[in-house]
Amino acid sequence: MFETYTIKDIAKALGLSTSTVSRALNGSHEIGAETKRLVLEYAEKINYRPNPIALSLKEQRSHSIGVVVCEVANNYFSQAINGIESIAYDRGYHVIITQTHESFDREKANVEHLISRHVDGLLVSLSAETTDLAQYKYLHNKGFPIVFFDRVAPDITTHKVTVDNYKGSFDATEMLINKGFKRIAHLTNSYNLLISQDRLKGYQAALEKHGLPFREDYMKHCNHGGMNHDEVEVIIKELLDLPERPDALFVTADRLTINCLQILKKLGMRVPEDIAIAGFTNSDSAELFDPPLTTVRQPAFQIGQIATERLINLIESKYPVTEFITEQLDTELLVRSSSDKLSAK
Amino acid sequence: MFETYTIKDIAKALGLSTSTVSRALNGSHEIGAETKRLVLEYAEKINYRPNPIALSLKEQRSHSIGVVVCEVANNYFSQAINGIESIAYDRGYHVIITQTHESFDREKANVEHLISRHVDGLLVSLSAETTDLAQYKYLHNKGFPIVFFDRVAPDITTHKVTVDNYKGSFDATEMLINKGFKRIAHLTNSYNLLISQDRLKGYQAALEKHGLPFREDYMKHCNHGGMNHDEVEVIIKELLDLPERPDALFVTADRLTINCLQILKKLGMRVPEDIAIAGFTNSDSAELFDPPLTTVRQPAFQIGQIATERLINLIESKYPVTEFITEQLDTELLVRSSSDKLSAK
DNA sequence: TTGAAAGCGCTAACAC
DNA sequence: GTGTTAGCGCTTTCAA
Repeated sequence: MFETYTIKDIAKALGLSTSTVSRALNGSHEIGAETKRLVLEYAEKINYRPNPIALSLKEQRSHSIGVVVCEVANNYFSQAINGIESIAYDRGYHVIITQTHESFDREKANVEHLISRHVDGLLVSLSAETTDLAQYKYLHNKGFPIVFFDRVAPDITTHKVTVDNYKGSFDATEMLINKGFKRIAHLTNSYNLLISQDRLKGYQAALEKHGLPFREDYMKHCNHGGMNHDEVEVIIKELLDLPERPDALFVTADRLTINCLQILKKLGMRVPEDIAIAGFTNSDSAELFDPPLTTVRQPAFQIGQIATERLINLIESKYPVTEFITEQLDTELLVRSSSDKLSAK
Repeated sequence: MFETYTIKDIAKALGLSTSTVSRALNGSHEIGAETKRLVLEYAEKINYRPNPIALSLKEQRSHSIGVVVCEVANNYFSQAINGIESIAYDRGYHVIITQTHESFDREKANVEHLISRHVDGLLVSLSAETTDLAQYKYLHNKGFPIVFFDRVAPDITTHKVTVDNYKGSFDATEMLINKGFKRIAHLTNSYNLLISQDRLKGYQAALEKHGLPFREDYMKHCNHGGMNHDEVEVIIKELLDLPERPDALFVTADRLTINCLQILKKLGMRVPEDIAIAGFTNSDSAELFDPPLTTVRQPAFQIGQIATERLINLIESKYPVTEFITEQLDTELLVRSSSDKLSAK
């Protein structure tokens, strides 16, 4: 299994030329049936495996795809990577994962690194800091295959896979309103991210539909996506210190949601008595929380799969692709008691 | 950034030979200072990046390491992968992640795949099903670099990085005993895994030290590591149906711990009133659970880092390595109220 | 139907 | 100090 036989070895053993062996192995038709059988048999016997590096050099392709995410240790992204890996594996691609830790500089370096490693395409979810899309535009204009997922780039026309963030956010907000909450604060990721903007819009639309005012002071961004715990704590305190304290909190980022709960707990706030909570998260244990957490859940695995399918199709396309799809999957709203309206105060 | 210049391009542009360019680029001393400057300047200008594939072919190394884990979407492993990635990135290696989903067949296929892809080394955490270590032995005997982490292979002498599972388990069990629990059941992963055996031993030793009997019927294995939810449910029910129902449950696997809680909740069991719980998990939200969960936490990130350091050292070693280290880091016992002894029944 | 040879990008042994 | 060349493993013309 580990010996590294080459076609040269086969050729020598069988008294053939390397090109004949190559042809036999690749099922070419310009070869004698008997020779072919001989070669295939022998190759099978010694368990010959073509050297993928040599192939890559020849084909000018690496059979690997680069992935750019903020963090692997994140419910959403680890599930998405699972999906990415499942498709990539089936289609014969390596997956090279890089993490930005929400830093634009790190993201830029990662992309450069992946490109210099000659990945065949890129699967990108932008960092919270990223506003400069120059490198992606540059690559995309050169025809380099890129697919964005989750945190997609606003003005680059390529395949994109997300959920319907507007709707997911609208539905959750409306649910809170229907429960009787009137002062719903909104805590979201960096405004740079399109998903944050969409989630904000969904939130606003729900308020408007139900005749509730949109209040600037109820609207908070965390520019580091919850990587910076202190930043979140300051924000939460600001919200709690408002003269008209919010009666519910709608959080639209995975890590942020968990952070919020930790901070509220630390501050001794009761959920949902003092403040109700609903949040985006893909945590598998949200139902185990105290109280069970109302969540908007994304089909992360499936998103990873679809994005990877699209990317590989792009890579393997014989012709330049000009038609790009933006796909929006549905979120799932799981209503639990963290968003109950309790009269007690 | 994306143009793919070669040393040939540089050579042509500067009227030099490719070898001269190569020498200049590689800081060889047998080269004129002026020529070197010229080459470096030009290379910088066009943003030359050596083709790693060509290098790999030449060096017979791929600068990539293969990772075998059961699942990415797992608190422990996603954190470990974070650590792996951080070191690999710094030292110029790709990380290729594969998942076994706790299946031996899948594990075998993954290893074969990685080997055929010519990874330079392997970072392995065995699947719950694995008992046959033939392929690893084979590779290891050939001098192929392998480092095991977490679920290490019993009789292969190479670097291994784990926690002190015996101690982690002993301490947690002793804590339960000190709290006043007398009938402590033990739920662990497949017996195939050395970590399961070590954790079992720690549990047994703590019982013995405190004069409590070890009862076979309090000892349960989940052979699929919690991948199979129904398997866990059956086992939990068996425990709860025992004439002398356990008063505490000590679970020693990440996914299993979460599963248990879900099942107990579903069955309407109160924790810790009906049954107390302590478990191995690296979940970041254990303190948010209802009740807050007592956990044994592993330094997963650090384990990933150390294992990767070791592996790369092995790969880059000039001489065959014969001295191997088995490193055991400390676990952290976080006592929370899921393991409180409440007199109420 | 098969073989010889070039070439993918790079390094290094060997000339000069 | 610099150029020439072979070779890493493979595919693919071009000849035979």
